[in-house]
Amino acid sequence: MEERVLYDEKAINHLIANVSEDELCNLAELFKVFGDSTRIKILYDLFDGEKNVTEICEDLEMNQSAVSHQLKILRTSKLIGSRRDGKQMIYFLADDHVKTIIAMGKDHIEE
Amino acid sequence: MEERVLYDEKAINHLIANVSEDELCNLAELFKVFGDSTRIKILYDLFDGEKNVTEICEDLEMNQSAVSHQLKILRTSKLIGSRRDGKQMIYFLADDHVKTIIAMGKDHIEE
DNA sequence: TGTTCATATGAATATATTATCATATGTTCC
DNA sequence: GGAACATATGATAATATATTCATATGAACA
Repeated sequence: MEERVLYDEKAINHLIANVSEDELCNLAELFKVFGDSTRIKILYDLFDGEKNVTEICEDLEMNQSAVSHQLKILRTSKLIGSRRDGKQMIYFLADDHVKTIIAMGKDHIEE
Repeated sequence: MEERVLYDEKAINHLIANVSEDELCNLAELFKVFGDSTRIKILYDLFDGEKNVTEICEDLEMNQSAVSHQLKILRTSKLIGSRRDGKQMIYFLADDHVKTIIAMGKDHIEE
């Protein structure tokens, strides 16, 4: 009773055709962002919906400075977006790729 | 005329439901492996099909030791497999997740 | 068995990265 | 304007990581 992610093989192959060396380096930079437990926990935390910095700190049980530093990296990579709400900054997932990429990773690990 | 990867949202959501802290750390470890330009280039090189170490070194224009060190990390993460053929070791992609994960990354970057 | 080719590995160095601490910035409200 | 709260940021120190060099292992074959 296995659940499998379905994907369009043709679209996948089209996407990964002729990737330049530069693009591969950019890809590595992107995956590097996913490759830190604090950042992945932040992303996963935001799967619930948008949150402010204090909430994220509480969820992760980490200090505010460490979280803010990582939020900046996530923002720079456009994996999350932010908006101000009074004194607070609200963070949210930028798009569905984040979920998909993490799901693919989980799928790989589960084997 | 945009080409989009299709994926099954329900399957994705099922996969990412209730991921434990430990599993998130394992995911970070996995993505860390993708997060290095040498390793990503090796993986992409293997999209062509299986290759021996010397071929990979030539393709990447990198010295053998550096490549072997990274091959070991890729092997340990089960992203590639290997078999011996006489004096040579042949490396190949372990499964389709690698292509899918890289395609998702590319899809994200392209926006 | 000794030589050559192919690959792996250990140690060392150089570089990158993360968390922490201290402090700065920005917002609200009195 | 000043205090209090929320967040960001710079510098530092500790740790992790990648490449290189030297060398070891392993297979083939004379």
